[in-house]
Amino acid sequence: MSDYESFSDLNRLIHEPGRLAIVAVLNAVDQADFLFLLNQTGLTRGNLSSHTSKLETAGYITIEKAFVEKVPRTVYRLTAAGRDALGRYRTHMGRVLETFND
Amino acid sequence: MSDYESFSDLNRLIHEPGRLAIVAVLNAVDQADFLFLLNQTGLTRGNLSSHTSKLETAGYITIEKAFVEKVPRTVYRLTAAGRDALGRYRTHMGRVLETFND
DNA sequence: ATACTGAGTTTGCAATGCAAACTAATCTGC
DNA sequence: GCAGATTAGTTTGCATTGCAAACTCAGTAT
Repeated sequence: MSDYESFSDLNRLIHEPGRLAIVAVLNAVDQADFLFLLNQTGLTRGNLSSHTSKLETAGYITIEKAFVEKVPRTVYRLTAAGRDALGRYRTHMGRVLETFND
Repeated sequence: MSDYESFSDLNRLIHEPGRLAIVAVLNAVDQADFLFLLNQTGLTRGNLSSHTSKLETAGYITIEKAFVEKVPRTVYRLTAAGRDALGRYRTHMGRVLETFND
């Protein structure tokens, strides 16, 4: 017997597919610029921008704006809190999926 | 290398935690009434009602209103399409989680 | 000067989830 | 028989969200 009530406790900030893709990429590479995230996630620029700023507000990623040779280059990185939240989400969602195994 | 773009194709109708809980319960018991779903999912009556009607519109569940001894009893059941969609969601989400494995 | 591109951000809108208010039918005490 | 409570859901109102299109601003090319 599974605890279906716990489904509602899934971290919605991470649960959203667009943001899940972002943190997944950052989890894999540990650092990425805007264009790279754009290509990997397939999001539009607008959505990528608003999702990343939401993740930053939550403290899950850092957004570092730097100018390299006068060309702006923004670097995104997963924070410890973000990696942690992703880990918890993963185990939580893993348990959810297991309830379908029989 | 994972295909992060596919994250966005997750079936949002099922992805929503409240509805995921509903279809998970129905997948397990194959038939349930309103009160049972209410207890299992921990949703409020209002949310349960609107989520189930959204799932019905999508053809994922059937809602059968019957009166048993003059007491209304609504029976919810997963359709073949619903079971199918849940299966696909499960493998899709399973692949997503696997991308975090390294 | 003007146009163009690149890198993001802001805005406007439509859809969504949530909870509170509402409805309709039955049951209970008086 | 009817006033109030209970059960079983539905509808409504609102605040949030995700999305795409429009905008901004700096640098480059013509």
